[in-house]
Amino acid sequence: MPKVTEEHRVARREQIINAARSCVIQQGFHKTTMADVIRESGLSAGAVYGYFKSKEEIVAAIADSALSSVDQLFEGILAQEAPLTPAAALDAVLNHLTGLACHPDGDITRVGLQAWAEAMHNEGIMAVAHQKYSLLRNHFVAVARRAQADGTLDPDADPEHIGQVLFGLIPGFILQRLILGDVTPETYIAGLKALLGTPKP
Amino acid sequence: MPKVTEEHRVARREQIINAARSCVIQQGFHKTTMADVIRESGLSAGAVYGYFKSKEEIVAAIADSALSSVDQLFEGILAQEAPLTPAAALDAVLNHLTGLACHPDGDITRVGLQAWAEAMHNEGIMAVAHQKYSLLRNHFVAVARRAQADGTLDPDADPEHIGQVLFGLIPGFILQRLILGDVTPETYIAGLKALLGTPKP
Amino acid sequence: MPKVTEEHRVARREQIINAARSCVIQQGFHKTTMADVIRESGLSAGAVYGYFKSKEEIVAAIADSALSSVDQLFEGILAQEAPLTPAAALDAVLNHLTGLACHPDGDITRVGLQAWAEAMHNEGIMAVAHQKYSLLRNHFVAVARRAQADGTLDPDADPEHIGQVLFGLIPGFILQRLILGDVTPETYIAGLKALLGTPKP
Amino acid sequence: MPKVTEEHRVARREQIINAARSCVIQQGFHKTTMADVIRESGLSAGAVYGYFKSKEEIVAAIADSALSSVDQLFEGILAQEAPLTPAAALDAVLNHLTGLACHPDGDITRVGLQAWAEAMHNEGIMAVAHQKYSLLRNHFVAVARRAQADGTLDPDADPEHIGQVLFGLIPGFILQRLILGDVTPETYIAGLKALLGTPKP
DNA sequence: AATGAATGAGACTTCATTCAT
DNA sequence: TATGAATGAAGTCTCATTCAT
Repeated sequence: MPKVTEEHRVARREQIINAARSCVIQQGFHKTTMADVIRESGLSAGAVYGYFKSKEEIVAAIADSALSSVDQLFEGILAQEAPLTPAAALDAVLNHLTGLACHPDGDITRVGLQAWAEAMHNEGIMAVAHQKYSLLRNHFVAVARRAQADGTLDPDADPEHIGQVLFGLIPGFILQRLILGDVTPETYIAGLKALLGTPKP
Repeated sequence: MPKVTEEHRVARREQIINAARSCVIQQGFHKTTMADVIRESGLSAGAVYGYFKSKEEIVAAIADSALSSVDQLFEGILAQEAPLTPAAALDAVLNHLTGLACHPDGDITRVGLQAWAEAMHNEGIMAVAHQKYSLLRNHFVAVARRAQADGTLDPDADPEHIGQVLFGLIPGFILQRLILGDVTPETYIAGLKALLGTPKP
Repeated sequence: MPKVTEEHRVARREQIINAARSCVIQQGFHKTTMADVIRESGLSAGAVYGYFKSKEEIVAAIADSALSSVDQLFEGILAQEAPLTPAAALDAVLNHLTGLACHPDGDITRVGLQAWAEAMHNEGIMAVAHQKYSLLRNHFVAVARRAQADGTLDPDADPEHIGQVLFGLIPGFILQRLILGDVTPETYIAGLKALLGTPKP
Repeated sequence: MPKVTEEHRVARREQIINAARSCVIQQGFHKTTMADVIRESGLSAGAVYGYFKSKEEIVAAIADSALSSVDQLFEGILAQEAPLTPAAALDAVLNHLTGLACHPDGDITRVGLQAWAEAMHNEGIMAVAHQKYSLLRNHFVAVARRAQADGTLDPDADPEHIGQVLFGLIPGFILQRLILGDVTPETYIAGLKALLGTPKP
C-alpha cells in the first residue's frame, strides 16, 4: 500500500499518540512499555517505529500535547474582545481542564503531572514546558493589565506578579482535583472571589 | 545477628533514604536504579535490602518525606497564637519551600513533582498524598476562618473554598520556580496582595 | 509485466550490485542493511527483491565478483605467449589489485576480506572461493612449470608447492596494504626478487 | 558468594571468552548472538554483562587474542640465539598455526579471518591488528637482516621489503589451509625453498 | 548481619521480507 | 512490474532482587 497520503501518515501518528496517551494516563510514562503502546495502537512494532524514532520521542509528543492543550484554548478565549476579569479567565481555563478530564481515554490532566516530573530531567520536555507556560502565564499578565486599566486592581502592582499568582492557581487546581478530588471550577472560583473581596457599597 | 541497636537501624535507614533522595533529585524515581542507591549509600546490595524490602518501599519513603515536609512546618507555624493572615501563612510556606531548595543534596521540591506523578498510579503514595494534603489544606481553611472572624474576608463565603484557593497557590509556586525559575516568595506574595486588594479609605 | 528486455534486467542487477558493493566496502557485509542497499540503489524494496531473492543472494553475488576479479585478469595475462617469470606474474596481479583499490566506490579489495570471513560459514561462498582460488593458483603452478623448464627454478621441486607459495603471497599483500598500509607492488616485488636471489656469474 | 578472588574473575572472563570463541569459530562474529555466548558459557546474561560491557567488547577480546597468538610464539622463537633462516622462521610460525587448528574448540585460525574482516570497519580491532602485525613483521625484518649479514641474502636489498614478503606468506598459508585445504607447513616450506634456490656447487 | 556476584525476566529496538495497491 | 508501509521474530542489554559464603 505504497504512496500513502500525508493525511494517512498524520492519522497513523495520531493513532499511536492516542494509544500511548491512553497507556500513560493509566500507568504513567515509565510503566508504559512499548509493547503496551504497540498492542494498544493495533500496529506492529515496526510500524510504530516508522513513525517515532524511540519511546522518548513518543513521550515527548504526549508531553508536548498535554502541556499545549491549555494554552491553545486560552488563545481562543483571548481572541474575543470582551474584557476578561481575572476570575472569568481562570474560570474558562478550569472548565476547559475539567472537560479534558472526561476524555474517553481517561483524564488527560494526569499526563500533565507526568510531564512536570519528566521535565525535571528531560531537557526537551523542560524546554517545551518552559515555553508553553511562559505563554500561558503571559495571557494572565495581560488579564492583570486590563484589570489595572479598569481600576479593578491596584495600578501600582507589578502585573507580572499578579500573572504569577493567577497562573499559579492552575496547578493547584489540577493537583487537588486529582489527589483530593473535591474541587470544582465552581468551588475554586467561589473561593477566589471571596479572596478578591466584594466591592463594598 | 543481634547487637544492632534500634538507633543503628534508624541511622542506616536514614543513610539509605538520603542517598536515594539525592539520586531522585537528580534523576527522578525511574531513572534512579538500585545500583545508584547502593553506590551512593556506601552500603552493599544485601545491606540495603535488609532495611527496605524493595525499591518501591524506598520510593514510598522518599515520597512520604517530601509530601510531609511542608505540613510539619505548618504545624509549627500554627502553634504560635498570633492570628495569621492568609498572605502571612502563604508567605511562611513559600519561604520554607524556598529553603528546601537549598539543601546540599539538591532541590528537594523536585521530589514533590515526582511524588505527584507517582501518586497517579501508586496507591500507597496516593494515600499519603491525600492525607498530607488534606491536613495541609485544612490549615489554610483555619486561616480563612480566622480572617472571616476578623472581618478581613467575606463571612458568607465557604472557608473550605477559600482554603482550596490558598492551598492551591502552592503547587503553582513550586512549579513556576522549577520550570520558569523567576518566582520568589516576594513576587508571589506581592501579586497575591495586589489581588486581595487594598482596603480603600 | 512483459516489456522488460533482458538487458534491462542485467542493468538493474548491476545497479543493485554496485550499490550493495559500495555499502559493503564501507561497512562490511553485516552492517550493510537492505535499507542501505535500497537507498543507495535508488530503487524500491520491492524492486530489489524482484532481482534478488534475499540479502544472502546479494552478498553471494558481491563475494563472487570480488573473488573472481583477480582470476579474470590472470587469464588475460596468461593469454600472452611471452613466458612469464614468477616475479612478473605476481607483479601483474599486484598491480591489478592496486588498481582495484582506486575504484570510485572505494577499495574493492576490502570486499575480499569480507568474502574470506564469510566463506567460513557460508557454503555457497566457500564453494566459489574454493573454485576461483584453485583456478588462480593453478596459473601460478603453470608459471612455476615454465620456470622449471627454463632452468630458472629447481626442476626437482613440486610445481604445486611452488604455486602454493606464489599464490600465497597475494593475500599477504592485500592484508598488509589494508592494515599496515605501507606495501606497494614495487616494494613487495623487490623483496621477492631479493629472496629469489640473483644468479651470480 | 562475595569477595571473589582476582583469579576467579580471570577464570570467569576466560570461560566467557572461550565460549564466545567457540561460537565465533563455528558461526563468525555476526551470526554469534549473545544468547549463544550466554548458553555456551553456562552463565546468565547478567553475569556475562558483568564481565564485558557489550558484545563488541567480547568480539574485541577474541579478535585481540587471535591476532596476538602468532606474535607471542614468535617472541619465544626469537629468544633463542641460534640464527634463524627465513625458511626456518616461517616453518616455526606455520607449525604453530597448524597447531592452533587442532584446538578442541575448533580451528582458531578461522577467527583470524573474522578479525581481518572486522578490522575494516572497527577502529579498535584495526588498531590492534596494526600493532600486532607491525611487531610480527618486524621479527621477519630482523630475520632478513641476519640473512643479509650471513651473506645468504643480497645485502643491497631493503630488509623491510624482504620482511613484507616473508610476513606476507603467512596470510596466504592460513587462507589456503582454510579454503583449499591442501597446504601443510611441509609443502609450503618446500615450495619456498625451491623458490629461494639451492646454492649450486 | 553483611557481602556482592549471579540471576533472568523483560525492556527497547532493528531489519529482512512481504503484499495490498 | 513497481511501490514502500507494514510485519514480527529476534537481537542486545538492564536492573530489581536473591543467596551462598
